[in-house]
Amino acid sequence: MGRPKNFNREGVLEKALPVFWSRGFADASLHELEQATGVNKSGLYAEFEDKEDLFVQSLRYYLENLEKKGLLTAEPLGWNNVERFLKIGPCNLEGQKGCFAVNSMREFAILPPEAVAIITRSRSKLKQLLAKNIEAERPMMDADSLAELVLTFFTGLSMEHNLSSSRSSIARKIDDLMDIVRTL
Amino acid sequence: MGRPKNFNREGVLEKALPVFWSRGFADASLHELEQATGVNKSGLYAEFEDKEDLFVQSLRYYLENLEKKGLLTAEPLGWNNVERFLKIGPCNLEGQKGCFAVNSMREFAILPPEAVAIITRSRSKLKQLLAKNIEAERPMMDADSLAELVLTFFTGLSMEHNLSSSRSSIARKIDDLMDIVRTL
DNA sequence: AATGTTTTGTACCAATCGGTTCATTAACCG
DNA sequence: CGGTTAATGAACCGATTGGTACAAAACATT
Repeated sequence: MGRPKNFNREGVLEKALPVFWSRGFADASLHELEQATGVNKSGLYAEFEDKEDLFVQSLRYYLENLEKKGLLTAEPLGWNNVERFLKIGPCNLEGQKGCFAVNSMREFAILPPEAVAIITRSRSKLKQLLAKNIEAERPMMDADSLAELVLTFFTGLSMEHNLSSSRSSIARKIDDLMDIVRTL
Repeated sequence: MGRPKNFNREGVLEKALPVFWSRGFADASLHELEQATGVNKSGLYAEFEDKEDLFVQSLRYYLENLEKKGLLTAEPLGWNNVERFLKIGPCNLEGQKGCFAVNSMREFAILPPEAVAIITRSRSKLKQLLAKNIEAERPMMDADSLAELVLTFFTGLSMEHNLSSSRSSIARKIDDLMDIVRTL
């Protein structure tokens, strides 16, 4: 059988993710990734093709875990889901700031094409989920258009997590937005 | 007197900016900057302290040129200024996408502190300008809160310029937003 | 315990990173 | 034209980059 490895794929992704999250793809060095995961290059390159692959898998892991939370699929659909999504969406893991996928949009020029595709697809699905929740509230305004506005707001909110604004001011801002959209 | 140099500071910044803009700070190499500016390392390091300095000066140059446009200071103050700001703010130079300052927020962890300070200050001023324009329209809602919402929306909008969404859909989204805020 | 298998750690690789040094070249002034 | 001054290009620097090769070490099986 041979020697058993003392790490599992998911554990590596869980520890590699924060590195990519906070440093980005270009500035996350193999050295950092070794330290964070506790697996050295030999192990990493045995498990993953290269740095790009590790990044893509980390991204997958991130989005899957986010989906599992079901922030936008809980019944009953409606504004409450949207509000919860805005509030706990952009900071769901171990003190990381913002949204990993949104952060990565900055690096599209140098990201593996697969990563770009994953993020694009994820945003598209997100928009649909938002639209369904909004639709359920039967607003005056077109649900799809409103969903796009909310997604853009979410994107901005995620970016602003990168600067040291207080958590309370962010919460207040979300409340302000929700007050508005509930009337539309 | 000696030999005159065949480049001027502003010309360098103008050509270095797109490199930092599209590649970010970490992934913009000295080699790229040499090629783009037409000035080699000798010249660059004679004019600027280091890469960080060149980045900071490029950022300054960017924000100054943006201010010169006076998107939010044109009289009369009001929603029209806000709308113009959203529409032509995030794509003001040579086919670049999004907003350079917003893009850079992703890299705060590795940016020179001065760059962080500049961007933070710029956003603060932007918020004030937005608030003044909103105040002029005497909305029902608190102008400062509304200004924050618009700034967040602008941030998200700038990020979304990085993905290949059609310009018309962005314009439509801005129209939708303006329709809403004008009623508040 | 011997064997076979697999995972480790280490050394190594070329390429590139930001940055410096210095000799060469070009322009101006007298 | 000659001398001074300053800008240029190229060679060079150590450190780090992502990535590979390989021998040593640790386990499971017989």
